[in-house]
Amino acid sequence: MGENTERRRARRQARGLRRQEAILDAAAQVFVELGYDKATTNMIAARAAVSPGSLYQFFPHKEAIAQALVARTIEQLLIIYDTAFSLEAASLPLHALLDHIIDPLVAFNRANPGFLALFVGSQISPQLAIAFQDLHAEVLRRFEALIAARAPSIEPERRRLIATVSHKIFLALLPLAVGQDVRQSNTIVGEMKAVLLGYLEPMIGLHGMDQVHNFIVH
Amino acid sequence: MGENTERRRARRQARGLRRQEAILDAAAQVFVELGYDKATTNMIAARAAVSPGSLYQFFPHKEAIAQALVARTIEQLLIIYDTAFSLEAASLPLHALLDHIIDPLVAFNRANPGFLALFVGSQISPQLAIAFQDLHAEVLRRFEALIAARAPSIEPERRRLIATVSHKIFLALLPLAVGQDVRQSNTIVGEMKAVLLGYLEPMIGLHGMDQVHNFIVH
Amino acid sequence: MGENTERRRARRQARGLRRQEAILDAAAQVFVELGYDKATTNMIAARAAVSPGSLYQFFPHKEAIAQALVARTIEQLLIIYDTAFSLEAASLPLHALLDHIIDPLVAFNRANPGFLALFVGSQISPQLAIAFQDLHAEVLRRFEALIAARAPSIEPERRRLIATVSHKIFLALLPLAVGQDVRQSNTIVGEMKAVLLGYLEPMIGLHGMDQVHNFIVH
Amino acid sequence: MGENTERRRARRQARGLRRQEAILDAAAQVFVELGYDKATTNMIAARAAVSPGSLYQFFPHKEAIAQALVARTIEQLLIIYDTAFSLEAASLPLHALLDHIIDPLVAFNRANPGFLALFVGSQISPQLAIAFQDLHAEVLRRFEALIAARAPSIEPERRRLIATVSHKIFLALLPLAVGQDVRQSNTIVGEMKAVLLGYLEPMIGLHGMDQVHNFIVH
DNA sequence: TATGAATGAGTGTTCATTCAT
DNA sequence: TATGAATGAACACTCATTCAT
Repeated sequence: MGENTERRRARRQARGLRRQEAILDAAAQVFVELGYDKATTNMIAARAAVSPGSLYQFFPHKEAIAQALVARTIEQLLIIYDTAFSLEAASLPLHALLDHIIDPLVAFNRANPGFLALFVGSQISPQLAIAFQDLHAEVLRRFEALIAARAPSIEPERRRLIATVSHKIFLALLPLAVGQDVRQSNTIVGEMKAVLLGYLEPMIGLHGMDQVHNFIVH
Repeated sequence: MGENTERRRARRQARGLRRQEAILDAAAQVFVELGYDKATTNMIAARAAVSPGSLYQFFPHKEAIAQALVARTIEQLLIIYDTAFSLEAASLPLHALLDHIIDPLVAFNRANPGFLALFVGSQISPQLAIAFQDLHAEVLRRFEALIAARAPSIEPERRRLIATVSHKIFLALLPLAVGQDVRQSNTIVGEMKAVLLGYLEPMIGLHGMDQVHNFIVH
Repeated sequence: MGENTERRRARRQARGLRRQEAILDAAAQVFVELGYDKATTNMIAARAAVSPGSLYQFFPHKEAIAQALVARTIEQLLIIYDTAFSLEAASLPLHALLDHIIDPLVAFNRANPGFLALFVGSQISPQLAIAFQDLHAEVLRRFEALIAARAPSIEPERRRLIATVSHKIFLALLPLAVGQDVRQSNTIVGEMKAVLLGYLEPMIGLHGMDQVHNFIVH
Repeated sequence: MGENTERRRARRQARGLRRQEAILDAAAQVFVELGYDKATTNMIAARAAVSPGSLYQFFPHKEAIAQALVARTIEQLLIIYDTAFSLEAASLPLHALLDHIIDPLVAFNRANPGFLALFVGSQISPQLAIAFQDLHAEVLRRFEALIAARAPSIEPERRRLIATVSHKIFLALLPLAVGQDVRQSNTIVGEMKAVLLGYLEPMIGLHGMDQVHNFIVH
């Protein structure tokens, strides 16, 4: 019987998670369509085929939905980062390295347009701004490690600068690279790589002489 | 008597304009602090030391305030554009040209932080989105003409691409270049120029052999 | 389970209707006391012991409340009309016919003072004015048919005139006939009948010779 | 010099009166067009070619405008009443008497549509309701005296009833009698007289035998 | 005295959040 | 635990009224 109870609870939890996911999916849609402010919680609930009351069983406020949405997406992003900035990749020629990093990230954002929408309208709240900063920091940490591995002579502060600028450039062109017109989007991705290649080549281009050093992100 | 009346009206109009400007300044502040949606019209009025009723004597609705704010700023920006992309500038060495374009724009945005805030959160309304698109188009038009003058062999479509990408990069780094820490901001500006130099040099670098062609924006 | 849900929904709907009625009752009171314009939606909500939000769950705007109030009353009125102007009544002696028509209408208006108030101050909106015109037209249609049945020789245009004038007289004396002082009210009703008898007797009095003709309102 | 000052004051007062009249005329127009509540004081001021501030020099509130408008019109009406209910008229045959009373009143209301509009929307305020009651009382007093003169045997209470009912009937048909379509309006006036003739003939018809008694309204 | 810009209390309405069922 | 009707604080906006000029 105790086993039965447990199984029941497990099933309940599973259903709870499914509902939570449904709400986040709905929220992503509505945020993309209307923006955070014009999206109403009742609208999100309706889109998720859930009552407003239920929505508030999972999320204490509207903003918590956005936060959870960001958190969920960040989690997935971090996995992609780990592959993109892996040790094996660090020693690739720069153009191949850029492919290795950029392509999966673009693909991910094509699949998750909601994230970008939230990212853009990040006026939403300090909380959310912090989440984005954290994500940014996570990218920077990995990127800096990559730079350190390929060009150990660059000072930490400059490393941070290069990483920041590269990331901002990536983010700036990302919306265009995620647009409807696939051909144009691909062109933009090409351009993005060209820009970064031009910017990074002199600094971490590995002109035949350097070795890639220990590349570990703690 | 008529003269007296006229003078009085002139003074009144002057005061009206001053109030309008005060409201726009207040709105800029509040929009920056809270974002468009969370800013309330009464809050803007209070910040401008004006009653809500007065605010509505100048602007028919909340959105009109944002629109006027954008319009005011765009007007000033266009003047800067005209100098930045002038005929004289077109034949400058690329690094000097970039200084010539970027420095005044950065200075302007340092002086008008509200504009950038509105620009970023432009989920506001179709109306405003169009205004920003128009501004963007205006930049592109000038930039494309510049490219055409320096490298006539580049095809129009590619010209547009280069201009778009350059502009996006500029916009992406602008917020960092406008930040509080002046030293860091200047570093960013330097980096911005480096990126664009690296990107544009191969295409419109004027490697000693080209002549700058007629550079007229219609 | 589905049955349970259904029953619950039924109960909910019932409560919803009760609330809607309560709001209309409250609105009737407030409209009578202050007139449409000075009545505030929050006031109506408070009087109905309901939150402003709830009020707007049932009615999309203030005017819709007045419209619903009118519609509700018109519906009831039309039922009374149907009895008052029935085929059986058409052949009654004129004085009995007037009793048959006037008495229930007066009784109804005594029970629904709000309607008269709305009717009087119908500056409210084109929408509502149309509703009242429609009601008026409905009365006229029935009245004209009655006249046609009792005096077929009267021309349609004149029929309409007689019906209109009779109705206006009825409406003019109705407020007095609905007043607090019952004795005086009854006196007024008597006078109302006397006036209409004096006006109509020569035209549709059935002076012994006429037959009542087919009296069908399409 | 004192004479000069006086003359100046006189001229000023004259101009003040002219402005006041202009405001009332404008108010009458606006009230007719929009009804009391939707009419704004600024609108009335503008229509009268006067500043809002000036308007408030003459009238302490919006309602005072309506009151003054009513008062002005009542004053004019009373003059008409005095002729209509004069001693000479009292002995006229009833149909001629009705012509004598009704025709100038209809003419007046055709010339002053604003008055009727206010009369209809007399939800406005207790103050205004009292003014209308007073006017009504004034009519009644005269009408009762007329009845007393023509039929002294009728008891005072019944006199009042007859007068009241007659007046209400008159008021009920008046809006139709003042309508745009002149032909139809005249038809209504004819019908109005017919109704009142039918109602009053049996009571104050002067069937050849009665003398008109002293008919003095104090 | 005349002006009309300025005022600010008050309105209709929305929507994040709660809670009886 | 799920529901969705109910809540009420808060917003954009209006307009009768005031007052500096």
